[in-house]
Amino acid sequence: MASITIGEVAERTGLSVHALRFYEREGIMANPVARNAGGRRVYSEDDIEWLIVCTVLRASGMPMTAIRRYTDLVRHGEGNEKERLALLREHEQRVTDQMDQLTRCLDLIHYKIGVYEDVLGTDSPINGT
Amino acid sequence: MASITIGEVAERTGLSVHALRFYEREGIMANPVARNAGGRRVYSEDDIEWLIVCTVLRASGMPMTAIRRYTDLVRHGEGNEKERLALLREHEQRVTDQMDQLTRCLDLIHYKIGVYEDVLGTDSPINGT
DNA sequence: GTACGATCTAGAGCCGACTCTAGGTCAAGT
DNA sequence: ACTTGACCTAGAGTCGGCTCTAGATCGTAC
Repeated sequence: MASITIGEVAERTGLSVHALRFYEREGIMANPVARNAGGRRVYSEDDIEWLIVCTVLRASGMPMTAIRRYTDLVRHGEGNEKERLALLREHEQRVTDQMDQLTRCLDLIHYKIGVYEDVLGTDSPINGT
Repeated sequence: MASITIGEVAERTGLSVHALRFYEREGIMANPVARNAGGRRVYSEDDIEWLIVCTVLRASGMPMTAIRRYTDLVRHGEGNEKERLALLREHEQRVTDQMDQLTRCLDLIHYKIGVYEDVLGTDSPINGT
């Protein structure tokens, strides 16, 4: 199990080196990142897995503050499963709300695409919007 | 057709009065907003419809710059349908990409919710993450 | 005619989430 | 020994998208 550097983690997670240091400062690592003798970060596979979870949550619009609260709960250990569940359900709601909005937007786009395709196809422009 | 004030538009679109003035400054009104004798904005029903389209696009993550480009095309009149179509297709891609990510996130959330429900249901905590 | 709330403009401020800089230290190759 | 590049910390800067402020004007109700 070779020591994993921050650069490798950046490659594997798609996060920038800067973002990784930022995330650590912000307290969203479930376990403190180890250091080698020279003071450099040494990541574990678990750290990477956690970071991947975080990237999925972030990409779905979970705010840093919520991720930090969740991280705090995980770091604090067993016994707070109810709170974790509540945070997850809260985000589930955010995600489904977003999906609804995206669906509404896709409907609009498809409608408008249809209009423009007709216009272009028939060479008879009708509608200005 | 009573003159519609900015406050009424705010109520009807869900945008703030500040945001409405900001949008206008940023050039994302398809038609210039009219003014009354005292210099106050007078919106039309068309303006409101356009703003509603904009809110749908914004809510689905279309950047202001893209909305502005689209607005410019619409304002410029017929003959640029191909470009409008291209912008819409570009955003369609953004939207479907987002949906994929949201779906991935929902899978993760549902998995984790399942884990925590089991933990809480059986009173036998197993997994710390 | 006066009070008061809605509106006006121009411009500053804010927030989230990074991103970058400065000024160093560490480690691997030659 | 020296070069080079990845890494370190602390803190400043950036960007998008609003949001708020100041100071003035408008317009309706009394």
